[in-house]
This record gives sequence, structure tokens and C-alpha cells, in this order.
Amino acid sequence: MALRHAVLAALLDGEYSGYQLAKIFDVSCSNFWYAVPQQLYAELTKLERAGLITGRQVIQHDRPNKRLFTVTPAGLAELAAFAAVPSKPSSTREDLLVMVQAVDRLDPAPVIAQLEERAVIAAAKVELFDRMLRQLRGDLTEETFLHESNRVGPYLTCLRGRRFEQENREWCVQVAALLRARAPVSR
Amino acid sequence: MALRHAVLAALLDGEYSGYQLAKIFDVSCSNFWYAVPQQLYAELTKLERAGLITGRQVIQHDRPNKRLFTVTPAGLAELAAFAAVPSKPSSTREDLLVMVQAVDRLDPAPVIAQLEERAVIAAAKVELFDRMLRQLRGDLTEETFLHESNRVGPYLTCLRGRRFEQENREWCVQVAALLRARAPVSR
DNA sequence: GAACCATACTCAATGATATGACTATCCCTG
DNA sequence: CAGGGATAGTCATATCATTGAGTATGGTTC
Repeated sequence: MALRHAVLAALLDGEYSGYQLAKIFDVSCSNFWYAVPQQLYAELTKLERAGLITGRQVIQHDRPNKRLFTVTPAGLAELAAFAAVPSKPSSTREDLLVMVQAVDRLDPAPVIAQLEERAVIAAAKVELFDRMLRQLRGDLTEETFLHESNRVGPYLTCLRGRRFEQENREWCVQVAALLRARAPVSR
Repeated sequence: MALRHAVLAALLDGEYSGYQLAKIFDVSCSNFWYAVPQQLYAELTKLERAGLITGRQVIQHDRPNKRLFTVTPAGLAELAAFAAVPSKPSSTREDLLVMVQAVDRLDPAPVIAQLEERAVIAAAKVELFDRMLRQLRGDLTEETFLHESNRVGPYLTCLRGRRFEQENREWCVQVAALLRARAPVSR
């Protein structure tokens, strides 16, 4: 019962098709909610049946038709009810950390390689978030934007994503360097 | 196929019963892998049937008997194989972030309350990690421990958990303060 | 002595997630 | 004109995770 709310929150910014939502969930929303397209299409169907969103068909000639969805007043109420009940901290699940936990009893080389690769990915995500943040705030400084814009939610979640990836990168770099120093390996 | 490896990694530190593992997964391992006791018992059964761990019964007189599990060579090989294949970044899922994403269209009061509560929880976790880190390294400095100990995996994952919670706390505090400043509310 | 907590675990039902395969159209490139 | 990529979805299934209830024993507390 939770992807539901993530989809409703994403649809607050405007009308989107399942396909567009899938892209949004692949970049910005993936900070706080991961979902593959199949899940989104299924959830959109359920949400529409529940009356929390409405879809309208858009005929296109240069590409397949699509359905655009909007949040209904009932959907907004559902989101409000969701925000009112205390939430539990997220359940983390990270394979790379499992490997590091076990690294003393394994060959460290592949773990080091993965840490270094992950550091690069995290650095790329930091830059992606920076671009998104700049785009969201336009000409305004962050200070001004945060105090005066009427749509700060996406900016704040991006800030969180940026912080997380920055932290992640630093940790990966440090751990990779340490493991290299402890057990020098050729590659 | 992933709780499997988290359990194997946790069992590298010694013999544990399902009940003990449940406690470990409730505190230290919950950094990187969350699981409720029922999942652990089920997974232990599967792991034993697959020959990746072995259990031995321990008769107790002051409390119910228990079964202690150890990783077999096959289990270690399974872990090594797991560490060798590149892993995908984790799939984050955080209700609180969904609420912040939508906060512009909702009553901010309950969201602010949850952010402030979460900041307190995160601060407590930082302290818990600090205690765990001190306990793991004993008298040694972190520097010395990291370079000379033969069991740094759990320490490194704890460091990551500490970083994450610290970052989380700061973000929660800042966002709560900002939302309060934007829309002054009585409570 | 009743209530409650800690240890130690099991079962069942539902709900969520992950994975892979599939359809269909249009555009662009070589 | 063949192939690949982008758009826009659908279907099926198997595994995973979550929730709630239940069993049993012993120790501690009020």
C-alpha cells in the first residue's frame, strides 16, 4: 500500500502517462521510491479504479496514444491521510554492504572493484542531482527559492538524494582505499 | 535470493540461533538489511537444507532449547560467488520522503512533526553506532583497528550506518526548520 | 498468584516486488 | 530497407516481504 502514495505524490506536479512516470521514477523519484514500469502501470490501474486519479486518452499521430493521469480530490485526501499517520523508518537493503560485512572472509578484490565502481556511479548521481536542483530553482538562489517558491517538496527530496549519494561516494572511496592498503592486490 | 547472503554474512562472526540472529538483524545488520524474525527462521531452514549452514541443538534447562548455526565451506563459497557478481544499487523506499515530496499540497504540520521525531530517532541511532564502534575496536584507535584487525567488515558497515544516520538527522532538522519558517503553525 | 517480559520458535494469509517475455508504432541511421 | 531506439504499454509468474496470531517455558515484579 505504499507505491500508491509515491505515485500520487509524483502526479501532483501535473498530468503524466505511465511511460512518463516510469522515467520520473527512474531518475528523481528513485531517491525515495524505486519502481519498474510494470509496477507503475499496475498501480495506475488500481488508483484509477479506486477513484484516486483520473485518466484521459490522448490521441497521437506520430507515436502510440497515451493516457494522462491527474490526482482527484479523493487522491489528495488519501495523501493527506497518509501523511498524517506516523511512518516507520525505511527498510534498507544493500547488497554491497552485505559484501563488505563479509569481506574479511572473502577475496577482497571483487569487493574493492565494486566499491570503486559504485563511487563513480554515486559521483555521477551527485552531478545529476545538482543539475536537477539548478533546474528546479531556476535563477533564484537556493535560499530564496526555499523560502519563496510554492513547490519545494521535489527540491527537498533532491537535496536529500544529493546528500545521500555524496555520503555514499565518500564511504565507498575510503573503504576501497583501506581494503587496498590492507591486502595489496594486483588489479 | 538476497536475505540468504545477509544471513550468511552475519553468521561469519560465530554460532547464532535464530533468536539471536533476529536481535542482530534488529540492531547492527538493520543498517544494510532489514528482516523480521519469521523471515530469518524461514531462511535458516532453507540454508540448512541447501547445505550452506549446519545447525546443532543446544539443550538448556533454564530456558527453551535452541539451535545454533554455523556457515559451512559451501556457504562460504556461496558468499564468495555472491561477492564476485556486480550488485545493483539498493532500492530505497522511504515513506517520509514521499510525504516531503507532496508537502506543498498538504497540511505541513504532521510532516514537520514526523521530521522532528525522525531527527531524534536518527540522533539516537548515531549514538548507538558510536557505542557499537567503540565496542568493536576496543582500546585501539580507529586508525590502528582498521589497519590491523582481522575483522573490519562489521566495523565498516557500522561506519556507513553512522554516516547515514548523521546525514539523515541533519536533513530532517533543516527541512523541519524550513517548513516551520514557511508556514508557521501553532503546535 | 497474576501479569508481564524474555527466550525460542512456528504457521498461515496476504500483499508487494522482481523478472522476463510480448505487442505495436514511428523515427532515424547506415 | 534492415536494424535499433524511443514511445506506450500488457501479461504472467515466482519469489519475497509483511502482518498477525499462536505455542511453550521460565523468571521477575507487583
